[in-house]
Amino acid sequence: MLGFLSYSPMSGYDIKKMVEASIDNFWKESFGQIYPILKKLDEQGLVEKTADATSGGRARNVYAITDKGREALSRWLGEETEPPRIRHELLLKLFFGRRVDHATVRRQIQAYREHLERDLAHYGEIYEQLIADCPDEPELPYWLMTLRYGQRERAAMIEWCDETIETLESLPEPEAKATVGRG
Amino acid sequence: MLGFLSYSPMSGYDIKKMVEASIDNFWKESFGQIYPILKKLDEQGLVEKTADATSGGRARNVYAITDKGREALSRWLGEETEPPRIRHELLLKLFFGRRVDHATVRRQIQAYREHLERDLAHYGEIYEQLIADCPDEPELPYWLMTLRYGQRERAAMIEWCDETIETLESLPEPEAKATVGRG
DNA sequence: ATTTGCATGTAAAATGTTACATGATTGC
DNA sequence: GCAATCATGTAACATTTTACATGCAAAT
Repeated sequence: MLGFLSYSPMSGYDIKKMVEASIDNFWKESFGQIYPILKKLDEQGLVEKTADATSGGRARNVYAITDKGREALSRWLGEETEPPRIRHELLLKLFFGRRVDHATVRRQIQAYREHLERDLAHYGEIYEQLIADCPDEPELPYWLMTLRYGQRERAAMIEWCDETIETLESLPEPEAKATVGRG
Repeated sequence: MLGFLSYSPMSGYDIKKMVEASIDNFWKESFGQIYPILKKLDEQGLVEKTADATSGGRARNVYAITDKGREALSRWLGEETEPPRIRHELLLKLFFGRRVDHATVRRQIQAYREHLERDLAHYGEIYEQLIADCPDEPELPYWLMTLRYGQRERAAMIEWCDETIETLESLPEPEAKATVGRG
């Protein structure tokens, strides 16, 4: 939140849009989190709330980062970062894949692969557009580095999908006993 | 849970150990979840609880999967899988990386890279050991496929780290204004 | 003696998502 | 008039983690 406010003052609604437009790739925030956090940051003096009635629609509250907030932000940027803990349902299903036939497992991998492919196409578009739209933006290289992460990750995972489908095909079909009676 | 019980009947404690020994790579479960879930599965008739006092230590409850449970398991294995939603704190920090100096950002990437390297070494050991220890296990190929995922992912991310550090070094150092006074 | 490993469970806290309530303005 | 967009906030719910309470037995 402080990060986005360090670009320019904005409302909770604006932040939500920014999140969706920029870091959706690896981070999501819902209104259910944004508004309470904004309130807390205000209480801690890290941001300053200003009522803004000018624009269309309903009254909006615009938040600006304070010096104290800027300090907190750069402090956080230097703090140790824990690697993300993921829970990968597809891998869980693959792990127990011998309980069902190859077609079922294959379908799962294929669906995942298609999703990755869509991501990759999407990131490619964003990449080109960013470079075209704001070539002089000093933040741009940082944005692109996070995008490259998504691209490399998806590309590697597509390769894995292909390898996995191949491996699967070289394997004998498990005897049908999992769904029928005693294992 | 049903997946592990489909290998053989075991206790909640056993399941925890199995999770840590096999799918720790991409899935974690705490006792705080395991025991309540086991209770619920029992109520739904998907597992059968048996008191087992034989072994050393405290009394243990052993759970066995039922036919109904086996059905539920293979049904789940065929269900549509949603891609994992990650929240990658490192990327968030990198995205706002221009707020601090290169050394700080670089330190973050480097730390992540070291973590990835450790993972990769670890997975390599497990890979060799699995092949050595249970070469005739029919489940083995499935286990290895999930391991390969972790290996490919980490390898790709290490490449990204190197690329990112290089990119970072080609960038001009941001002027020190983030920490001092007005942005 | 004391640590370690086996073993089960609950409670509290933190985190996150979804749904709901409200309401003004703009464009069709 | 009606839908979409802008806009804020709360409440309910689901999920997950961490801490706590308990306690036996074997090894050090």
